[in-house]
Amino acid sequence: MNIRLRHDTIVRSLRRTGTSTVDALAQEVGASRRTVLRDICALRDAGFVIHSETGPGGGVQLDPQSVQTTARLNVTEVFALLISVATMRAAQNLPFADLADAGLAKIEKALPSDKVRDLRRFLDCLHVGQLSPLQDISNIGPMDPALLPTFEVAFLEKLYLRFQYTDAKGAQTTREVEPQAMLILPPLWYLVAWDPARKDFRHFRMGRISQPECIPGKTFRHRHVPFEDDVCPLSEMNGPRS
Amino acid sequence: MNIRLRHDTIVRSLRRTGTSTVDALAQEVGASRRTVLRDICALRDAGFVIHSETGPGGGVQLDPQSVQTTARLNVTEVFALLISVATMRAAQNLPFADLADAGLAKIEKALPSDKVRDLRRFLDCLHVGQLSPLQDISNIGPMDPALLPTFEVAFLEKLYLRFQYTDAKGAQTTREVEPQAMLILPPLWYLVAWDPARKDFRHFRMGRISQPECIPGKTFRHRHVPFEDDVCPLSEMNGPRS
DNA sequence: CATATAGTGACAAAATTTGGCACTAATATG
DNA sequence: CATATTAGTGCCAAATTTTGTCACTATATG
Repeated sequence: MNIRLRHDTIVRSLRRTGTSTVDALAQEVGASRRTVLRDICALRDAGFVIHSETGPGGGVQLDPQSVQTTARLNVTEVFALLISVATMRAAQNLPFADLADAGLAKIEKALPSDKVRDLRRFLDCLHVGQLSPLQDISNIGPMDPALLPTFEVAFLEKLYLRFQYTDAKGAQTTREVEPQAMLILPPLWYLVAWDPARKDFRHFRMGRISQPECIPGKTFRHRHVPFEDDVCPLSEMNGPRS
Repeated sequence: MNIRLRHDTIVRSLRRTGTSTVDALAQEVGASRRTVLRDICALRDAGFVIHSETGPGGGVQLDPQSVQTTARLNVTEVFALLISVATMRAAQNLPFADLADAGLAKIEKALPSDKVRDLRRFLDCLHVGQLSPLQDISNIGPMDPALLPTFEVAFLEKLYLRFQYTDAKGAQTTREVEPQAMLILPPLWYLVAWDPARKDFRHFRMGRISQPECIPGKTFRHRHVPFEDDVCPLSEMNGPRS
């Protein structure tokens, strides 16, 4: 059963009053005692911790820390949160990384089940290299956030990605690739993708990608990306080679 | 109406097929055409963008970017995400701060309505000072994340907070205060609170707080915290004074 | 023991959702 | 233009789910 409006009212009332009897709750909510008991049951099933005590002076009590909230996020927003937290975690600069992780795990759980594995793998593939001091990251110019949704759809839906790429020599080509990972080596971002035309993994510098678009209907199966020297030495990634 | 299991099936099917007719969807989902149309209506109401075209070769098509996911987060997790993003935003080190903000705005919207204002105000009060390079933040030792849930409940529920405080001279006192804000001046964290016993705002260094606990039932009304010199000059915050 | 409280099971009443049907509107095709 | 195909709407009865009522058990307090 879903958590509905009345459940929310019950939770709010319990948060306010601390302890309350079921009868009082029923009266406040405008439902029967039986229904409130059923709702409490549903809330417990949903993970809310509700203590209860029988006898005079007893009642039900909500553990405030167990209160959950439902948020409706679109994939882009989930993605942004993921990147925020992943970057933070990689940089190990907050003691809250674990907590944030727990929150993200729940977001993942709420995603269509067949997407979770991909998302998790994507996160695993989101390598954050040695961070420069924050000041350097702030002018991250080369990565245009407006392009993000396209990449994100491609990753989550496993769709081929087509884009214009200008290589280090200025030559422009059209690519159709299987996006595999994003590599963040601040302040530069890279797309790691399998290029079927060249039968090889390639690293594309984000700032050199333009007009990215998903190819509708053309999906691929994820591969594991080996970050090994024979693909492209990471040490060269910040250099002129892309 | 809530987004239920069947809606999810429809969304997944649409994401996979790209375009589909209502009849095909109905067959796949195992419901009548009428019901599927009703579901599509509900999804649109919920913000999903579903294009449709009449006539032969027509059908319905889901805009993948509009796909939303419901996440159930407890307050601690929301809090952790908030802090992550707030810190990131303050440091302006990611181009995604706005996106993440949008996601958090939705999370806030899903919170019990009477808590949103407080939460927003809390975020406003979450001052992040001049950030040191990340390396310095990583040894943030003085702030014990295990204490976070207590603070967070106190903030969200507007409960008095009782704790042991060891001041700079080593003297230990028990405090009962109204938590007003958290101030982050990496690598140090401060609790800004109104101390009714002293009728004044005080700044408590997080690392000097021990055994914090909410005082159940004892709530306060939020005040605006003036970060002005007459309370405690920010310039002195990193010094011995607390 | 009497009272107050949480919690359960069963069943009918009430409310909501679903399916079927007839219909309109739009668009492509011959 | 006629026809077929598709989205979408309004209505109503059938199907399903939720709710309320009642009788009940269990536990704690005085």
